[in-house]
Amino acid sequence: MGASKLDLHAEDIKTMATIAKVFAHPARIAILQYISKQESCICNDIVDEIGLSQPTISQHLQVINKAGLLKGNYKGKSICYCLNIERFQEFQAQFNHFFKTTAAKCC
Amino acid sequence: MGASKLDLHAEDIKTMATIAKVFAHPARIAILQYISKQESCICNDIVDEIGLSQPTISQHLQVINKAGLLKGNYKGKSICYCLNIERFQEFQAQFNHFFKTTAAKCC
DNA sequence: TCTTATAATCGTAATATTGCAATATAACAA
DNA sequence: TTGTTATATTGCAATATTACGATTATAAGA
Repeated sequence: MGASKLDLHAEDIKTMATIAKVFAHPARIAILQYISKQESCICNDIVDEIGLSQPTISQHLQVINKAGLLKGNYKGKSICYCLNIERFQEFQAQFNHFFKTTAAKCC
Repeated sequence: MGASKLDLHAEDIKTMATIAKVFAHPARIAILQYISKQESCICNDIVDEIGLSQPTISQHLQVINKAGLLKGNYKGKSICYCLNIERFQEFQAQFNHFFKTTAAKCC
C-alpha cells in the first residue's frame, strides 16, 4: 500500500511524525538553513545554492510552507522568504517534549 | 524520479535528514514510546498495541534498529527490545544543534 | 502595454515507502 | 524429534515522494 493507517495513532503521535517529515529530506534542511542565514533570500538564490531545479525547490518550499515555517514578502521582483521563528521554536519544543518523555526504562 | 541527489548536500545535512526520517512515521513514534515505557516488550505486544500486522511492525523495528536506536536480548522465546538511550540522546543533541544554529535573521 | 525576471503549477517518470499474506527461521517445551 | 510460539524475511501491490521539463501566473520596470 504505502498509505499509513493514521487513524490508528493518537493525535500527538501523528503531529510528531508530520513535523519530522518536514526535516526528513536534505534539501529541506539545506533550504531552512540557507533561509535562516540570509538577509534576503529569493527562490532563485536557493536554486543556485542547493543545486536542484527551480520547480523542485518550489515544491520543497511548499512543504516547508504548509508546515507553517515560512513567511514571505515580495521585495522588488522576487520573494523574500523568511523563517517563521515562532513556529520553528514550537517544533523544537515538540521535539524536546518527545525526547524528554520517551525515556529508557526497559532492560 | 524520487531519488534524492544526496551528493549535493553536506554530510551533516544528510545526517539530520536521515535521523528525522526515523521519526517521520506515526507507527515508529508509537513503537519508540511503547518500548520506552515497558519493562519487557516483545514484538507481539507491540503488534497488539499499535494495530499493524506483525511483518509491518517488524519492518518498522528494522528501520529503528538500523538507526542504532535499539538494543535487543532474547528472553525465553521472545525478544526484549530496549531503547538505546545513548543513541537516542545523541539524536536529541543533533536536533537541538540544528534548531539552535538555524536562527532567524531574515526579514 | 510590453517585456523581462521570478516563482508557481502541471504533467509525467523514477524511486521509495508502507502494508500484509505467505513463508522461513529460531527458541523453547514436551 | 515434534509441536508451539515468536520474530524475521520474502514477494508483491498500493500509495507517496522526489525530480524536472514545459507551461503558466505574477510582479516590476521600460
